[in-house]
This record gives sequence, structure tokens and C-alpha cells, in this order.
Amino acid sequence: MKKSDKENTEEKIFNAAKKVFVRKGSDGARMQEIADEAGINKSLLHYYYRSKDKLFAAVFEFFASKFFPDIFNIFNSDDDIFIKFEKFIHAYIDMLSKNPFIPMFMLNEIKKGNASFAIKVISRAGVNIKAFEQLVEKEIKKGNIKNVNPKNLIINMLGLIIFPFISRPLFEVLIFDNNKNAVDEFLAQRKEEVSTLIINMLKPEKTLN
Amino acid sequence: MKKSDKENTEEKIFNAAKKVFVRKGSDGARMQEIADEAGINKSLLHYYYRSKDKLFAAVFEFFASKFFPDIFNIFNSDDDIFIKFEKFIHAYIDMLSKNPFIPMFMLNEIKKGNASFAIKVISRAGVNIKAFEQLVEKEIKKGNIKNVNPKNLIINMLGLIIFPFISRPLFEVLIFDNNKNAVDEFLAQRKEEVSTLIINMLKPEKTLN
DNA sequence: GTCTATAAATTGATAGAC
DNA sequence: GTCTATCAATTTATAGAC
Repeated sequence: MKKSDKENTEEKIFNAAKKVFVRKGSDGARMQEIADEAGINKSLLHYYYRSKDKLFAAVFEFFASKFFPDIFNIFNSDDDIFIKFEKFIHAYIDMLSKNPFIPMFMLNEIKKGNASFAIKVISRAGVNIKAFEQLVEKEIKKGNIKNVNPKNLIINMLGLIIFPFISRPLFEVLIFDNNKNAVDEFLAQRKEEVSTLIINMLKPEKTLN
Repeated sequence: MKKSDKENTEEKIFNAAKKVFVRKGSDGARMQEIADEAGINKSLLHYYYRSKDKLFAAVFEFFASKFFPDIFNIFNSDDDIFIKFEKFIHAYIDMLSKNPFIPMFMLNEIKKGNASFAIKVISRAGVNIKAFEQLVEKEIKKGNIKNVNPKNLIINMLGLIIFPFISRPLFEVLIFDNNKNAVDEFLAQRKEEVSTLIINMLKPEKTLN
């Protein structure tokens, strides 16, 4: 009884903290606001997490594990290279659709000085960029894809995937006249759009000349 | 004498404020840190700008005018459509190279609730997305470019341009092993990369089948 | 475990001397 | 215009009752 209650409160706090830290950032977030969001007393935050820093660290780690997901292991499968990219793009956009504010949160906090912390989480998650670059180079040699720069490819792909989520608050009003449904449709349709673009970047020329 | 001193101090404060607000955001920035950065006394900040909010507003407006620049008027010229895109991409990446932290700053502050403020600055700057969409549709009808979705085109282009700057703190260590020179070279080379990609998105198929 | 009350620290802002 | 000293408000954190 007591046990489950404890778990429950800790969970409430954690979920509330996720919301508030994402909304306001580590500096803008207030312990009182987190307590209100959780519907509990402020001092319980300290009872369970000791300090704001510790609570933030827990939230940061949670989001980091989502932002650098197992999804990267898609590239370790033995699918066709084009299928790998398509699967990755779809899976990542699906994740972001459920957690649209993660990229802004992560990149902003990393910029403010949590880069080294982030790197730990990344390596723990098994994200291996070098392996990705080698895979691309291998496929180029085999003639399966065009001779692209792997670093450009990564940045292009992640930019096409992530940027719409980061810039949503802006283009929602600037391009979509505040029509949130239209934006949701737009973002869902990005899965196909980005897949097509990346495939076109990779597909060898139909050597016709 | 007094006049030029005054201008000078105000300028010092403003420049210091730009640095600190970009580094820490509106919440994380401290008036003391701005004063230290400017090498002047803290109370002078209030003498010249009354409050932290007012100082922030000035900085925000300054960056907004850079983030939504005259550059968009490139699309009003009578250049060939491909030249327009190339000029825009080059000009915008050049600007970002000189002010690499503007996108993160702007998008983050807009997310935290300054969207309406941003919109005012945008319309004052004459940025007109609707006109851009119409231009694209016109060129499609003329058969000069492929039948692309204008909204996707904008987001693709801005993502490819802006995302590398937003994510630099991350990929600098993750992809470039902290080699800052390599990153600078990479970003400079993006002008050609993005131009090529956008042109490929727009160039009509060599209808061979 | 949860609450109230309060301490302790931080920080934006002002008063007033020069 | 610029400085020192200080206030007032906010906010994190703790003590202690239940």
C-alpha cells in the first residue's frame, strides 16, 4: 500500500517535471509550477529528488534516451540500404510526433552546457555515427548509392526530419495561419516527403548520357 | 563629450546583452553577467534600459530583424527562379555564419511565448510567405520547376540551411570529434550542398521514359 | 509520506552620494 | 553618468509537526 503510493507520487512528480522543463527550460522552470502540475506539495519534490538540479538531470536523461534512440540500430539490420533509410525516417518521425518538443529541449540544453552529459547518454544508447558513415561508404563502393558525403547526408536527413518540429511554433502562425490540424497533417505527411528526398539524394543516376 | 560617452556605454551594454541573452536565454541570463561582460556597473543597465524585460525586448527585436531579413526580397527580383534560390541560400548561410546562434535563440524564445512579438517584426521586415508560395505555384504552372508542395519546399530549404547551426554543439562532438575548424569548413561548404539539393528538388525531370 | 512554516540564497530594481 | 549600498521580491531548500 505505502509502496505503491510512493511509486505513484514519484511518477506524478517526474511526469509533471517533464512537462514543465520542456515548456520552460531548466532556467525558466519553477519548482512550484512542477508541484502544481503534479497536484502535490512543493516540498515533496525535494523529498523525492533532493534538488532541482537532480530532478532536471533525471528528466534530461529520460529525454536524451528518446532523442538518441535504439532506432539507429536500424542501420545494423540486413535490410536493403534504401529500406533502412525509409524505416529510420518513419520511426524517427513517429517518435517525434509523440514527443514533438524533445528536439528543441535537448538541443537548447546541450547548447547551454550539457553536451558532455548528452554524450554519455548517447554512447550508452549505442548510437554510433562512425559506423553509420562506414556503412554509407561501403554502399557507395558497392555502387548501390550515389557518391555522397556521409556527414552531409546525416545532417541533411536529421534536418529534414527534426527542423519542422523545432520551428513549429513559428511556421504554425507564419505559414499555416494558426490552423493546428493543418500542421498536424503536414507533419504526418513529412514521412513520405523526407523518405522520397533522401532516396533521391542516394539513388544512382540513370546513366543516360 | 558626454554625449559620445553615453552612446558608448549604451552600446557596450547592448552588445554585452546580445552575447549573454544568446548564451543563456531570457531566463538564464543575469543582469550581473551582462554588466560584467560590458565591463560596467550593474545599475547602469537600469539607467539605460529601465528593466531586464526592456533590455531583452531590444535584443530580441535586433535578432528578429536578422533572422527574418530583407533577403526574402530576393524572391521579388526578376532573376531566373533557380538563381533566386541560389542567391537566397548563399546569402542566408552567409548571415548565419556571422551570427550562428540566432536561430536557436529566436526559435527557443518564440516557443517560450514571444511568437506574436516575432510576427510583428516579421511583417515589419516585409517577409511575405504567401507571396513566396504564389511565386512557386506560378513557376510550376509555367513548367519551369517540378510540381512541388510550396510549404514543403520552404521547410525543406530552411531546415537544410538552419539545422546545422542549431545542432552544431551536438554534432561538433558527435560527428567531428571536437575539431572546430573542420566544422567551420563543413558549414561553409553547405552553401553549395544546399543549393544543389534544392535545385535537384526543383529541376524538371529529363522526361526520358 | 505529506503538510505548514520558514530559512537561506539569489537576483532584479532603486536610493542616494559623488 | 557612474558608483555603492540596500531593498524587495522571488525561489530553492529545509525543519519540524502530523
